[in-house]
Amino acid sequence: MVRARFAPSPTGYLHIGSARTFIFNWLYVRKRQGTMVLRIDDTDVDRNTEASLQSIYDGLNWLALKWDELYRQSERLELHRQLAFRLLENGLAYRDFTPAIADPEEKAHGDGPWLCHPEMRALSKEESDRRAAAGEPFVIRYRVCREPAYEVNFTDEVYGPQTKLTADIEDFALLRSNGMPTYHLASCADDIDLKISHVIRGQDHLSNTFKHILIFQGAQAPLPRFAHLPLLIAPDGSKLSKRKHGPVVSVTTYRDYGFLPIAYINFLCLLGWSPKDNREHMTLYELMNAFSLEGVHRSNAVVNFSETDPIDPKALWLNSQHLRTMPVNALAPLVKKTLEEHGLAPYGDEAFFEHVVDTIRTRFSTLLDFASKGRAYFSDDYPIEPQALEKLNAPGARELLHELADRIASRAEFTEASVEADLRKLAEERGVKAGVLINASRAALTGQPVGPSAFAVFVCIGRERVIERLRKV
RNA sequence: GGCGCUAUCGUCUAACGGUUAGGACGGAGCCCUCUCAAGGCUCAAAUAGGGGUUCGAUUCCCCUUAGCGCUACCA
Repeated sequence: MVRARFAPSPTGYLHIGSARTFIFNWLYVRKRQGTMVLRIDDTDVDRNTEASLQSIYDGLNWLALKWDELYRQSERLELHRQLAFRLLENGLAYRDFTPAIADPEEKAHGDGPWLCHPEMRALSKEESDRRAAAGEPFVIRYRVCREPAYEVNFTDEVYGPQTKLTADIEDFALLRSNGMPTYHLASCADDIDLKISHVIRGQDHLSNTFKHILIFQGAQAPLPRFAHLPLLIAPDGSKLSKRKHGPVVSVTTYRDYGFLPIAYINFLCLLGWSPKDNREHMTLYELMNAFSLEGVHRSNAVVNFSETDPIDPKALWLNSQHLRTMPVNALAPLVKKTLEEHGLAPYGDEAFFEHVVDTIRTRFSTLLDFASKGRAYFSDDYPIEPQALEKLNAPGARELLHELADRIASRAEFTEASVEADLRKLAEERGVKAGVLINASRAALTGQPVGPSAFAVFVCIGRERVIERLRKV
């Protein structure tokens, strides 16, 4: 039974790299009919916020990929502490009474690797118990094996065989002096308790995995399979950060930009993974069937945004592909919602709305386009663009449009064919090129110089409004 | 500094020792056409550098370089 988890910490918005990790976990699990666990890793009480948690839910809900079980680490602290003290009892961990170093830089850039405080490691059980009983604050550290050539091994599903000497692993903290578990402890304790079978996460945890294996071993728990994912990075090669790169790192940005969830999922999947058969535009079902850890890359992938454009052009392209190929009845509700957010509403019934959406979607690339470029299809209040005005100002154009309105009004039939017949006949009678009248019609009906075939536009605008708009110019 | 990971067109990627190094986005051009898209076709564009191994290296090994990650009582 496959059980995978996505474990975000609520210290910010939902990062696009995190979203991709969630998606990969989800695809992996769903293909195998396994269980998707969402675990909120909120053991850092100082940095967690409810707003952040909410934005993570917002992002995940937008993607519309469901999880099966939900946990919050803050509700499972007893479990984490139990493991820490069990390791302490077993002698696999020890109390360290050394005060915390305030400045992390100091330790990181100190000379030589920091491994442990030998005095603390050597403290007798009695002495350790006595000082703890006396109320002296301590942190519990893992007692990493100091045998000369002892190594930890595992095979990563993506990166292959991994080895590290314990001599290069420091005595990392398990339990903080405030009684809260560290990430390593809480994560492993929960992975064990929740019977996680596959740990699929960012490559930034690849080297942490050695520590995690030590914890699993200390707890005498079976190891899950590990798979690490290459990171998503900025065009300059640096890691994506809110501070440096702004909104491009948050999934809600893409939602607000008018992306379809499936298109964005598709885009994210193509960063660091490939189906290896040249397919790019894929449905969720196709992604699910095609996804495998073997297809995951080992090198980081650049999200190709720029100062002037926050959107990767490929993401936009994929969105336009999905926009024009997905079933109209699946797209229509999303368009309707977008219209409502802009104070617009469809004319006519559902079938008519779907016809309009189907007609105009081929030249749109985001949902927002329906409310902007497509405004005239959903409102009588639309701007006339300068280039459209030029078409209307063509000699005799207005008079012809008025006359066309009369002819359309005088006959009951209103189809692309009937309108085309009326228009071409009128053009011929007046000795003007049909194209002039066609372009003027589009300009009058939509306020735009560009758009779908003009005759299709007539039908999409609707008979009454067509007559009204043609007479108004 | 220590340890680890990575390296194919601008970007995402394919090629599990033998290909004119393929596809996609983006760019340029052509076709189609009532406009604009879409679509079709064409072009430009890459194996980081140096050593090996091999009849033959994008592919395997080593070194260099570069980037990234970990090195916190953050996750």
